[in-house]
Amino acid sequence: MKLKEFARHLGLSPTTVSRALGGYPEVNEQTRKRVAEEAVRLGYRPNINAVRLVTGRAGAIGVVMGRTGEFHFAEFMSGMAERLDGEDIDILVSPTTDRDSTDQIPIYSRLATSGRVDAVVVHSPKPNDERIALLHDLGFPFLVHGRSETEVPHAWLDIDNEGALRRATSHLVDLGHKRIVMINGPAGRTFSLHRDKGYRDALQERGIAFDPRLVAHGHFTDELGFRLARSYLEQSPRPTAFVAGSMMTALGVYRAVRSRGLTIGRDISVIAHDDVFPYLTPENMIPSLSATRSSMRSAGARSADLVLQLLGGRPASEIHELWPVELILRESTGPAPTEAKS
Amino acid sequence: MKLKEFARHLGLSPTTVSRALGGYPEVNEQTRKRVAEEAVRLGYRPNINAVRLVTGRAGAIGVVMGRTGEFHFAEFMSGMAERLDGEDIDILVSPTTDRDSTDQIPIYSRLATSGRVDAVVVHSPKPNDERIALLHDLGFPFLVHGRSETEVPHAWLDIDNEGALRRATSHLVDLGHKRIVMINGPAGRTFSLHRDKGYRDALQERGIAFDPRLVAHGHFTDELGFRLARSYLEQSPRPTAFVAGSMMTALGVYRAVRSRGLTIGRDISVIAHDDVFPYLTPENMIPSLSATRSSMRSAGARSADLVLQLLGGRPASEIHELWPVELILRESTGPAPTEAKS
DNA sequence: CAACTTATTGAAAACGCTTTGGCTTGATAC
DNA sequence: GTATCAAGCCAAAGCGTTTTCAATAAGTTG
Repeated sequence: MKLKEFARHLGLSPTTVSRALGGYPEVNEQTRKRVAEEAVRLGYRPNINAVRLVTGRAGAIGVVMGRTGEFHFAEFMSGMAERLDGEDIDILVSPTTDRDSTDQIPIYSRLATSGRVDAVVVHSPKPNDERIALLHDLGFPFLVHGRSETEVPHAWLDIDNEGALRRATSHLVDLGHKRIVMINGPAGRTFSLHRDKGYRDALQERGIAFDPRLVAHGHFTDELGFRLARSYLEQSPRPTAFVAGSMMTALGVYRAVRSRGLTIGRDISVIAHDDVFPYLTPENMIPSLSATRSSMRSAGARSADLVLQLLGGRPASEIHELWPVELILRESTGPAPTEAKS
Repeated sequence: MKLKEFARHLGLSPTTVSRALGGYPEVNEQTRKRVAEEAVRLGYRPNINAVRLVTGRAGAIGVVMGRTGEFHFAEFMSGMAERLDGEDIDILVSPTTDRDSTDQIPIYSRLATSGRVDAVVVHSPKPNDERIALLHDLGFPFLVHGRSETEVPHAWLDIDNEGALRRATSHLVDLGHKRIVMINGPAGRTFSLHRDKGYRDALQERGIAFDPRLVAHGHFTDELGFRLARSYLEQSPRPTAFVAGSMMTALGVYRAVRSRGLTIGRDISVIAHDDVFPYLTPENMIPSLSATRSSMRSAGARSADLVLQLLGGRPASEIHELWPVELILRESTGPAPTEAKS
């Protein structure tokens, strides 16, 4: 059923029908009501592609999905989807094989100029991120999940990674730990740098010398957690605590500790960052895992919200949101063991 | 830059330019080449929404994403994205809060009639799935990831869940196990039923009585794996082997076994199904996990491929693809322990 | 009662492309 | 030399909306 047909059915012009449905003020309230009711009854819905053409709006938000098929990603998107439910705005997923943000430039460029989306979300930015520069230059609306340190103005939503790591590390230091390993995210990302900073500041505040060898970077896989933890545990003197960048990393760390015959929460303390996955929860680990927590899903939902505001005309320079991170203590953290034979 | 302008630039009519770019045969090869080159040079690209309107094609494939933010999902989609790279076809994600396929009907219905997508992918079908019936009735192209037992013809791509479980179970039986717990997926899904069947058939073949109490159903979370395994391990006589539906479930089972002071691969054997995640690999577990394996990412890639074929006119009734599943033995499986005191 | 508003509706012009149905031109066939 | 055909190109008609600009009817003002 097309507009013309539907309008004839109602004894009205396409103009009036369109306006009635679009919520324009110059339509008689009774007429509007009748149109709305009949639309439901007859199942009329405007052809989305005609609307897109004439309005120039795509009705979609783009996200670029790395090949890594990140598990974080699904949660974030799920949150976006939740918020966008009923908004008549879609989520468009663009693939990329490239991990490095520089190599992703063509994809963002294509996406921004394709007319398929009205805005994009940029993930895991670097302090000086080319994608942000690009999108800004193109004048294309975008929201950064995370932050960048660039001069280029950009709307962002981030969690307080620095604060999270400061608190986690401080807590460990307070428990008497001195050799605290941090297994951070990929080097070069702003969030990794923030975590680095939080970690270092906490040590410094408590008068503990920073040892660069105790910090490692890499992707959030259980394998990396395992390998790194395993090798750290072979050192002498060995570390007494680990801060893990993600739940997956923590899984690896747990295994490594156990495989060395050590006990978590007694010999070795562990704190991880938990993005809150429905299928893998720190409470259920054994021993339960102390964690800094911030819901990836909520971030996704709020991001969608902010993008909507951005599209509604709110200036990007006004959209800066920093979320606090909870530290939830469970069984995996305990007082540092008294100096052992290693 | 619009077509008209671009055409004027070339000294050609819009018609010819459109045809040249569209690869139609009635264009001089030299002309086509010139058009293609200039298009790149001047950066001309047809307005996607105008194309959509006039062709009636959306250039996108829809997927419905459950609130569960399934980790499988990201892998599958990532695979799709990989295949769709360069095809000028997008992936559209639609949200849903509803887990049950019946409740998802309105979402699929809206998606199919929205004009936003040319086809949809249906996940985890039930033997008699309403979504399949709906899409068929609407005459809307769709591919089922999994299978249904309905009369309604449908294109599908599935893995041999039955065979996988038959082999896994048979192997355990051959090792002397008699009380084998299966932690299956959600009840009612075809793949769960197939797994059930494979499990039961294997037992029957080997002359072991099927005990319904040894089979549990539920979502693929590590918590469920843990809870169920934990409670099974309290029974007497206790089971000597577990077949876990997913890697997450297996994590839970591992923990449960360990928390009871038992050793995996000796006291308790475990086989899980591995969808091949880049961040969580069975080889790295301790002990390494025996698993039936089938790449979710490859399934996604192939699914995208099949959808393209479907859109290209290949009849749905012709598209049935059943993938074999490997069984990879590692350290988590061993001979059944001789009857213990429990 | 004439002159203005105001409320409500329509006609028609975009939006930027694809595609149908011609129209040339030069070559081939008879 | 005329008839036929193929190759290559173009004009113009949509595709289904939204939105500008105008028109009409009804109410208000002086």
